[in-house]
Amino acid sequence: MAAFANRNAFENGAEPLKSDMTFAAAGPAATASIKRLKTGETLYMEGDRAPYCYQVVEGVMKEYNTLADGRRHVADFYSVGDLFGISDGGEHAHTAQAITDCAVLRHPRNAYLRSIAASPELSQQFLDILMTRLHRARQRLIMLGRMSAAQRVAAFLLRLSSEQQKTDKIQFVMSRQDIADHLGLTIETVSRVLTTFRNSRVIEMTNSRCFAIPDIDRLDEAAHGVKAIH
Amino acid sequence: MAAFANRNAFENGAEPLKSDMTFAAAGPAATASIKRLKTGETLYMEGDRAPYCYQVVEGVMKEYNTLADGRRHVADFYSVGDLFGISDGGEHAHTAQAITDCAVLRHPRNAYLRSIAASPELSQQFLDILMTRLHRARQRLIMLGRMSAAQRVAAFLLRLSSEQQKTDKIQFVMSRQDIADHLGLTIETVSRVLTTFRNSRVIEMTNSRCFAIPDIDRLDEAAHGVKAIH
DNA sequence: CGTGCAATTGAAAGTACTCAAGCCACGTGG
DNA sequence: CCACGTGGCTTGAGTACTTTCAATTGCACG
Repeated sequence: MAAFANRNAFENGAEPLKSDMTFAAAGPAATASIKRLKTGETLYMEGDRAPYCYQVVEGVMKEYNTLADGRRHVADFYSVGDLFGISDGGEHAHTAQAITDCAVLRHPRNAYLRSIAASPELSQQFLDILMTRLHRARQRLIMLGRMSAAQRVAAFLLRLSSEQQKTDKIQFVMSRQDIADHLGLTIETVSRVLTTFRNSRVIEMTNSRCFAIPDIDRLDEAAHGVKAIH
Repeated sequence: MAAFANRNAFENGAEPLKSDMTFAAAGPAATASIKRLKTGETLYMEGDRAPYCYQVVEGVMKEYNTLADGRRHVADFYSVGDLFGISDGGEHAHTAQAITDCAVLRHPRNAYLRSIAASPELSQQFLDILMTRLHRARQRLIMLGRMSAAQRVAAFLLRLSSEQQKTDKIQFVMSRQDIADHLGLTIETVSRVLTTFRNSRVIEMTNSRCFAIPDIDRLDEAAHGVKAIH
């Protein structure tokens, strides 16, 4: 989540996220172990007992839910430094899967939380992370509840852009299906919006997994709904 | 939030919420003061400095955002025992308004958070509250991203039912506009769905602010998308 | 140079929205 | 006591946007 924080696509858009990385350094790493995952590999499933929580060291992870009718909802993407699996109580609320080859730090859950609670400073940092994440979830509620397909995709492109801290040669690390499931859309709609953006030169695409933003302000406007793109 | 917790409209639906009330008793109440609000009165506005955080003692509050185009998004409703305004950093992320006549406990923010951080036990409880709230926000993301209008309204009715812990004579404390803005719909759509439910006897309505659930399982099915209501 | 998966495109259908009118309860004032 | 106005809710008709279903294209890999 850290890397997605620099630019915010909402007018309510708030402070830049503090990278969870900071927390990593301060956190109790002694009891943690490294686990490596291949692309597509599942770390845990929704409903699994949750003895550990995790932190991305390398690669990109996603957390998702599978609905009764088989559709999926991608709760979030996590890149280097981000904590995940923390807000789950006794069992995991999502399924976690590697989008790329990954390495994750595995913290024994109870010991980890206890050691955080024991230190006022760590507690404060951890609270900040949770509050920020709650804030971000609520931003996303506005997005899913009120924004058009074009606005959602535009906001997502901006997030990717800030994640990779550039406006050219930005990679889609995740599939169209992942994007659609994250934005509450279908792959077809995502594809059509991207085509529209491409035709109106709001973005340039070298291939289906790589794009550039020639004029970030126009994309910003598209995300904010200031001006629709045709 | 406490009172909404008994029944969960999602299959991912997780554990019942612990009432924030528990926390109230344990919390540092010495420095807190009571503030009373009339129906419709605003406690604070989005962007205001946030020197306090609050807890509902009486009545129902709502928090909402106003979007650039004037539409609103109701982040959540809070009833007796619920904490709110906590996840905001230096300034409030939402506007808080009284839906009914209210009384709220006002905690000086920094002192409050410090005293929480100082006690491992309080820290743990506070973390639980935040995690639960994050979890709920993510449930709502699924709702807004993937559920139909009928499913959203059904889930909301179930929430009201569990809040008031009964299936007959349940009150809508909030307006249709508030409901619509909470569910990412329009008042017309909310109204139409209620009419459909009424016609198919999934609910009974004595007047526009009062309803009953004769068969809660049918409403459950409607919320889960097992069977559509016509 | 096929094979297979991912992404794109097209056409048709459906759902929720917009705009507009009507209804109803309630409070005010003649 | 009743006419009137107001605000909240409901209903209707038409529209716009997204989805669904069905091909088709593009690209990586054997």
